[in-house]
Amino acid sequence: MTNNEQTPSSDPATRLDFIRSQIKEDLESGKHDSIQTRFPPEPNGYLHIGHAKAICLSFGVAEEFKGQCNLRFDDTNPTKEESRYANAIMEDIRWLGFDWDDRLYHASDYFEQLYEFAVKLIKKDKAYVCDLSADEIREYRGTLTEPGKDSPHRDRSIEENLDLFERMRTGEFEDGLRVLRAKIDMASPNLNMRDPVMYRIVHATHHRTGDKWSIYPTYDWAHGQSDSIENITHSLCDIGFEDHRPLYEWFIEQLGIFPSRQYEFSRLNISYTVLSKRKLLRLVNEEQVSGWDDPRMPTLSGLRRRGYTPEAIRTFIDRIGVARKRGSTADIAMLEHCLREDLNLHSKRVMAVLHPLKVVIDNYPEDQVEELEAVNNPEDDSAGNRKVPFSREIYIEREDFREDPPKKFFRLAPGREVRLKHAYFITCERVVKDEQTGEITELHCTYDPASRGGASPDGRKVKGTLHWVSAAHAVRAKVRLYDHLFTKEDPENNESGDFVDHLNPDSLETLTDCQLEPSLADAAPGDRFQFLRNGYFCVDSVDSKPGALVFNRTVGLRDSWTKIQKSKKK
RNA sequence: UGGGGCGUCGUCAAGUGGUAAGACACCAGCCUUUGGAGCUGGCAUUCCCAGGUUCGAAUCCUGGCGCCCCAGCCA
Repeated sequence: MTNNEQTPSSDPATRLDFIRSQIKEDLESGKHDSIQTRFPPEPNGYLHIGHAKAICLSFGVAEEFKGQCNLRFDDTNPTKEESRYANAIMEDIRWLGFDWDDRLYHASDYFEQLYEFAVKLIKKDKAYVCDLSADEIREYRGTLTEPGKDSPHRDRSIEENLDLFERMRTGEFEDGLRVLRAKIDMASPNLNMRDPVMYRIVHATHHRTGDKWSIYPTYDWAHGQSDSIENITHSLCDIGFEDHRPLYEWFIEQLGIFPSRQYEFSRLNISYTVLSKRKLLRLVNEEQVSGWDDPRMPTLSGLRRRGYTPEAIRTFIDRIGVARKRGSTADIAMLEHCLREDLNLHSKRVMAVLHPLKVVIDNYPEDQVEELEAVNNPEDDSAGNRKVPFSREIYIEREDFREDPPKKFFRLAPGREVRLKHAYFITCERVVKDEQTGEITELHCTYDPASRGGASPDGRKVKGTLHWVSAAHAVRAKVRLYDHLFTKEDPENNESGDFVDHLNPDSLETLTDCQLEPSLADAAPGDRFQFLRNGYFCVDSVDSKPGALVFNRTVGLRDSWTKIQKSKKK
C-alpha cells in the first residue's frame, strides 16, 4: 500500500470495529485490491430497523473503503417470496440513502450456474440424491449430543446420482420425494455439516423464473456460491450464521471458486419492540397494527410514515456500534435521542393545541386581529419568521391550566400571569364551568398590551410560556399520538407467554379536535413540524387529505415536567 | 456430560500488558419568550469469579461460573 487513504477515519476517537479492522487489514496486506460486499434480503417481508444495521454496514463499509455493495435478492424459496416485497425493499434502501447502481442481482439469476456446480460436486462424489423423507432425515441427523447415521442412499453411484438429479430438475418427482445432499460427515459435531440438503423439489411458480424450475437450492447452497460468483470479498451477515461458516467454506473449497469470506456481527434488538420478520408478519396478519407501514412498526416503512428521518436512523446505527456478542439490546431511548437531535435542528416550529380549552381575553378589542411575528426555528436563523394571527378568543392546552396548581406548576391558574408565546402576558381572572358536570369550559383572562410580542414590559418575570391558537383562525385536524408498541422492555424474550400479550393498549391515541395555527392548512403529506411544547409531528402520508389533515406524533419532546410529577408520586 | 459464541457502568460500546474512551439513560446546577434546545459538573479505584505470571493485567496462563445460538427439504 502506497497510502492509507482508504482508511475511513484518521480520527483516533473513531475506532474501527472488528469488521472495518478486518477490511483495513485485508486491503493493507494486499489480500484484496478493493472490497465487494452485498446486502442479500429475501423478498418475503418488509425491511425493519434491524436490516438497517446490515444495510448501513454493508453499503457503509463499501463506501468508506471505496469498494462496492451489491443488492442481491435471496430468492430461493418461491413459496414465500413476492415481487411486491422486492419493490418495497428497494424503496426502503434508497430512502435510507444507499444505491447499488446497476448491481441489482438475484440468487435466481444463478440457478443454472448453481445447478452446474451441483453436478460438479456429484461427479466429485461430494453430493448425492437422498430419498429419505423430511422426518427420516431429521431422525438420521442425530441430536446435539449423538452423531447422526448415514443415509441408506449415501453410497449411490455417481451415475445414478447424476440421473436422479437431472430427473429431479425435469419435474419427474413429486414435492419432497428426494433431495440433493452434500456428502460431508454425519458425525460432525456441527449439525450443519451432517450432509446438509442442497436442493429440494418444489413445484411452485417463482416470482421471477416462473415454472422453469422444480428444484430450488437451499440457503446454504445458494448463498455462498452467489457470493463467490459476485466476487464478494466480505460477506457480512448476522451472528445466527456463525455455525454455517464451516459449510460456507466447505462448498467454496470443494468447488475451487472465488473465496468469499463470511463475517458475522451481532444482530440489533431494540427495547419495547420486536425485530423479527416472523413476529412482525404476525402483527400484520392478526391486525394488531394497520399494516407493515403502521407508524408503530419498527419497519423502515413504518418509521418513515411515523416521521423518522433516514439521517436519524443512520446516526443511531453508527452510535450503537458493531460487535459480535449475542443478545444485546439497544435502548429505544437512544434511537429517539438521535431522532430528536435531527428533528430539533431541522423542524419548523408551529403552534398546535391538542386538547383545546377556550380562553376569552376580556380586555382585548372584539373584532381586532393582529398578525404577530413568530420565529420558525430558533436553531436555524435561515428558517426565517412567519405571521401568526391573534384575536380575542384563543385556545390553550387544557393541561396548561390548573384551578388548584401543585407546587412548581408554572402554568396558568386563577390570578396567575403567564406568557402566550410570541403574543402577550395574560392573567386568569375567571373560570367558567359546566353547571352539570363541573367541567371547565372557558377561561376569562386579561392581557397586558405592553407585553406585545411576549416581552416583559417592566422586567417582571413570568415562569410559564404557553402555546395557543386563535380560535377564529384555527385549522381543525386529527392527531395521532403514538407510544411504544409493547409495555415490556423485552417482549421477545418473556417466559410468561406470548409476545402479543405485551402489546401496549395505549400505543395509539387518536385526537379528533385539535386546533392548529392557520399556516398548517396546506401542509403536505410527509411534512414535519415541531408542535411547540408538544413534540415532533408529521403529516400522515396515507390518511391525510387537504381539509382533513391527519398528523402523526413522531416523538415527544423531552418532558421534565412530567418527570417531576412522576418522581413526586413515588 | 456435542459444537460454536459471548461475559467491561442501567443500556450500547472502546480498550489487544502500562495503570478503565465515548454515547444513551440518570442526578445536580446554569440559562431560556418551547418546563424544548444549549451549557457545566457528577456518574465502573474497577473490567463474571478465583488463583497464577509480571515492576505492572480488563488485556497473558489455569480453573470455575453465567448467558446466548445450532437438531427447517426457512433465510
